Amino acid sequence: MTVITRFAPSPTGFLHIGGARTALFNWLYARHYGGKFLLRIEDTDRARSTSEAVQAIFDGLDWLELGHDGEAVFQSAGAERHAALAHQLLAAGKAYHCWCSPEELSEMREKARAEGRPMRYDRRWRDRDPAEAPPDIAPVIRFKAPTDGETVIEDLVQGPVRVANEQLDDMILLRSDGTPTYMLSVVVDDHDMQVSHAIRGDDHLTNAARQTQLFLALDWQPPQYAHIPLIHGSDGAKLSKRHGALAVGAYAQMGVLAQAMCNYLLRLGWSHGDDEIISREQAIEWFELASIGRSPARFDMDKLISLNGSYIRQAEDGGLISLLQPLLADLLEKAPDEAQLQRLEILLPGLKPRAKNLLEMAENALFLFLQRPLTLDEKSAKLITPESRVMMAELLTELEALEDWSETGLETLVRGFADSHSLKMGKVAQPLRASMTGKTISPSIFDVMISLGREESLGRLSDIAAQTP
RNA sequence: GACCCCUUCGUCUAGAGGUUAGGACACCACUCUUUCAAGGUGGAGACACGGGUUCAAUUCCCGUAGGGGUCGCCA
Repeated sequence: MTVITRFAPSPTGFLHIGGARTALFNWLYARHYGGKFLLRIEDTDRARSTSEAVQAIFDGLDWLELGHDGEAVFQSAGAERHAALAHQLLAAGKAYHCWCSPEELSEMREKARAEGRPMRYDRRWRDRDPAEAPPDIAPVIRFKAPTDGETVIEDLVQGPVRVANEQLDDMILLRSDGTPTYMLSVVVDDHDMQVSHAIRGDDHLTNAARQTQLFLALDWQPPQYAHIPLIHGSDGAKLSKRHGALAVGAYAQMGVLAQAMCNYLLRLGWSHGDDEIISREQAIEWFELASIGRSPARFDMDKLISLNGSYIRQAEDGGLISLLQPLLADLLEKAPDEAQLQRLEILLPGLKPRAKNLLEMAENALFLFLQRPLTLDEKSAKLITPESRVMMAELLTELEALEDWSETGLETLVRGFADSHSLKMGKVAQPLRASMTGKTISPSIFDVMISLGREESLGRLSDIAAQTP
């Protein structure tokens, strides 16, 4: 059997990390078995669906590099077929008209709640004579669900889950305006798209029982279900706006790499022994539903960021530079030129281990792009004293005579300079760093000077040394 | 409230009857060192509780407690 999975978000909000993980798991499962990964936009609630949200879903999946097979399916496009099936069920006696108004239903629920009874539809129109229908109300079509026995879902993550059929109510298939509900549409679409495995959040677990009954009523085979636990906020509560940035795009903007995001999401609820850093290829090879945990996981920003740092360190220079360019252009308010980019490329190995996200990295690299003379920040300005100016002036003279502008050349010279003045390296390196970067923190000062190049380095140093009072 | 699911360090997790209960993040020390990181070494830190089953339970079963989810003409 060919494995066909699908990601079926509703475009009523942005793609959040829970949805992203669901997409990732479906994608990995399909890839692992050489199957297909389909995308279906569940827009049957046309009032709440927006094209911005649809775009956000596409963008999010794009960023995570979770491409789908074939064209994305818009659920609303199948409305006619969905409605036809509802009428077919009606004709077969497996569904019925219900003339309850929304007001009547909420009254019913209120009363049930007050009396401590289950808040389900009481099936009042199931066996009632349609002749009694009120003339002013357009009816809905409800599913005539079995009232006894039980429905068992052989869930690939949760194991067998048994639900007594009396717990399930007669769900609405077709609204009073004739449009199909989600419950009907998923069943029809999963069947039509030949979905073999439905991997989704476990908030759908009870829906799986309802949907299974619908599949049976239609004489169809339900897909295999795998309900994965939800992701919670750091406080253990359901993930919500309170927890801050939730759309995957927000993480991208924070300078998180897509690979880090995927790796983090993968490890949230899934594991492969003690492995932590897992490449896309390994993930495809190792992924299986059996190793998904059954308990909900909390979102931990620290771990995401730590993972991000590790992916930044591993990242290829070229890719990093192209990700950094727009950020730098933003900070500089103009695009960096070739020569400046050259400096960035040279310093990249020194920059990588010092940044946890791309934004931080761009900020750390910013000094490379600044025009002389540099404005020193508060801390580094304090390092420039009358004494250190004199020292920098002397050092400048020695550096000007240096022929070997390399790490060893520079280090030998500066160390020798410090020794001959009976100074610790730090005493010399810090003012030097301030002169080169305008900051007290940077990659190795020698790497910085190499990246800046001889001319710029000497220029920056003379800017400081020349100010001797 | 009813039904369903869950419970190993603070967090993510390994474990699938007998382990000094392992790893990662965070934390603390030390180390490296021109700053800051990164790296290296070490440390502290967990089987929710109560009953069973068993020679032996973190592991199997049943309760309790706690957490989560679902009960829409939303998806």
